[in-house]
Amino acid sequence: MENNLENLTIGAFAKAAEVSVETIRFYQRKGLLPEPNKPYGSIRRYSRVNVQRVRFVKSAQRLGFSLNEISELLRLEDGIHCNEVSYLTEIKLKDVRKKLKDLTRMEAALSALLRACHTRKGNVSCPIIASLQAD
Amino acid sequence: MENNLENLTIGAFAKAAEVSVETIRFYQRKGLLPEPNKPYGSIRRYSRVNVQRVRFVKSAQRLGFSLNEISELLRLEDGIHCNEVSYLTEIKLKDVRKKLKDLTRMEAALSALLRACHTRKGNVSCPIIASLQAD
DNA sequence: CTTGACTCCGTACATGACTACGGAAGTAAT
DNA sequence: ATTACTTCCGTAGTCATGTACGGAGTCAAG
Repeated sequence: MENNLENLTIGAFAKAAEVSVETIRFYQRKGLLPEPNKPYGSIRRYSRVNVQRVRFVKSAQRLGFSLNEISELLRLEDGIHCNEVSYLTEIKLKDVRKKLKDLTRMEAALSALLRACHTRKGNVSCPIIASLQAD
Repeated sequence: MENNLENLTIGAFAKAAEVSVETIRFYQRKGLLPEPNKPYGSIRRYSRVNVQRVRFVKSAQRLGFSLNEISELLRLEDGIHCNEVSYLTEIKLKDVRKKLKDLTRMEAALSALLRACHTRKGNVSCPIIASLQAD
């Protein structure tokens, strides 16, 4: 067990996380990723465990979270005291549930459209705007 | 039935859609919104029906869609021929279903965190990164 | 028919999230 | 040791998505 956790160069790490080296460095500046110590006169080494952290960031972005919101979510992962956690979690949970509701409706609208498209051949349109209406 | 559909000034329209006038004009330039004709020597009037269109854009953005993707979704609403619709719809549907899956897992992680927080008082952390892993 | 608010339009500025660049220093294969 | 990649780090540029500004034209209340 000599070097098994902090063994990746930034290039290998970035490749494993499927982002560019520049993105890694950008996330470090933003505080989304820890920056490993630099051994004097050498280069930094990165731990595989943070690969998932980067992938999480990208996934959460696709769900409409900004980098600032994502860093709040990561604070939950990183574990802070319960009192702090509780309020933030409830906020995030509300947000997530609203997104879920909207997406569910969008899913229904799209699959209805697809069904319509398969049965009656011809012109169809999709009440997709309506799918996201009302609360 | 004199003026009941095309009766809003851009200011009133923007207010009804809860965005700024500039945003309306920006969306017109992007082709997300039609620009009503301008009566010679007068000002444009906007139809209430497009208020929902703007709200849809804002909702879809919160779900992680870019304006380009949203304009594709709006093409579905606007009704194009079935052959065109079908392929795009399947792509969007896949995308939406992936988002749904991820959000559902995030919801589970967050609500587990909240439960942990309420029962054991103390330090807790949340495997929220893990919630979005694997396909 | 003036006054204050609003519209029009073009252009410039701002913010978030990267992406590219360049020169010095580190590393790995031959 | 030389050569060819990488890393490091700071700074600058890019793209998407708005926001702000300014001057001329339009509207509507008094």
